[in-house]
Amino acid sequence: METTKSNTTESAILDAAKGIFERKGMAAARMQEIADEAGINKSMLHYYYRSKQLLFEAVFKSAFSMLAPQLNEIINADTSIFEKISNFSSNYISFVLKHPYLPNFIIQELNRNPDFVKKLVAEKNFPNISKFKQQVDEKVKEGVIRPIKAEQLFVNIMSLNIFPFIGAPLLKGFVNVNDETYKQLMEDRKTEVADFIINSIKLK
Amino acid sequence: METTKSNTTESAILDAAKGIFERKGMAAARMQEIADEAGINKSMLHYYYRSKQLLFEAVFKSAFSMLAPQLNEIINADTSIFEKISNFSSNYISFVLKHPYLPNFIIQELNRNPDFVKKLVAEKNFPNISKFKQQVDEKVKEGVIRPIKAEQLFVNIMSLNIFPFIGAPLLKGFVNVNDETYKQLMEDRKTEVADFIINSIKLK
DNA sequence: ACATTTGTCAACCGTTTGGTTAAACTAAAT
DNA sequence: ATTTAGTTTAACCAAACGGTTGACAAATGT
Repeated sequence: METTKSNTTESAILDAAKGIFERKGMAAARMQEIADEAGINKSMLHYYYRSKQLLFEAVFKSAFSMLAPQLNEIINADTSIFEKISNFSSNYISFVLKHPYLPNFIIQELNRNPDFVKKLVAEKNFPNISKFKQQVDEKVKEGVIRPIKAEQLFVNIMSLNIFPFIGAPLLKGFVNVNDETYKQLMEDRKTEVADFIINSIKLK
Repeated sequence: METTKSNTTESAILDAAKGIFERKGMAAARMQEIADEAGINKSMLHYYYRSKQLLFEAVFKSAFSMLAPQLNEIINADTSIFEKISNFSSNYISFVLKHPYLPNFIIQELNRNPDFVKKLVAEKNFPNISKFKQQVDEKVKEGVIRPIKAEQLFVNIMSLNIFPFIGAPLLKGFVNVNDETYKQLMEDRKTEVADFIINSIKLK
């Protein structure tokens, strides 16, 4: 079956490209290096993915689609705000501990090429916080949580979960701990982050 | 005076390099482009800063030294924890609104080259949170603030202040607002962030 | 069995890149 | 007036880069 053969090579390329692109970024990545890591000839990259740009886009889409479901969790689940925050923080941190280069890769390339976001937003699966906003506004009105704009709360949730990984090299320096200790700090954040947020917004 | 001449050219190069490096990153930056933006010949770059690597390091150091003072503010000031958090958030956000590419540049290059941090930590002006930690531990013991590890609190402060800028392209998409509205959200955060943190940790 | 498509590779190509060189220009110092 | 040191330029270079070509092998279809 041709699909078997081509599938293995094609996915070997994608895996290798993922590794290189995520670690080095689009500009610093080398086609030869990707080919070496995939254990194939450089021509194969162009055979399966015409150009560096297209290979990159395939990697980016694949990476982004791994994160989108996590976000829909917090936005569209039929649970209380507090549960959403707890579940998302725990799930997201567990996920990123397994894919440490992913968040930085996405953020980085989005900053490098802002028009890219427009393409993503246009796609159907792109998360939208309107439902979350509605829920927050409602709970504020009910006096369950402190007055806060849903947008600001959302930005806070994202910041507290994502930045500790993106800023890890810097934070490790400031806090002055080794890699192992820092990883333990991240483990602790699976519950720490939600507690911190809920303490801030919850009215007794 | 020859120093005048060289000074203007040298600083013109540094300014141009700053702009290009911060927007594109080390790998994607081109020496020719920097020369064009500085309005001089490409050879001048090598005349004043031997290599791309050295020019980059000069830019990075310059950028980093713009942020270090801000951090020492929160770490070593002789003020209450609450004041530190308020002052830092307000100052930092004001600063970054004027230099939007800076945080992303630093975080990005630090991720690309983790050994770089070690060099920075070794320098005398590199911030260290030991004093902040002492203060937090004390206030926890006194029952002024909720029990929290100083490291976690520090990571939270950094995250809430820095990430909204680094993750701006992504967050703009999620929150679904235009650039102007997003900037207003950032303005609001000058007080919003500190309120959010203090609400979380302060015991009435 | 034969023809056609698909997959793979080594060698090659044109361009771009960081970096060099040597000469020209400037202006202060002798 | 000549030297000297610093500054600037155009032309050049080797290496690295993304991408192409053509030959060949392995499947696949008829």
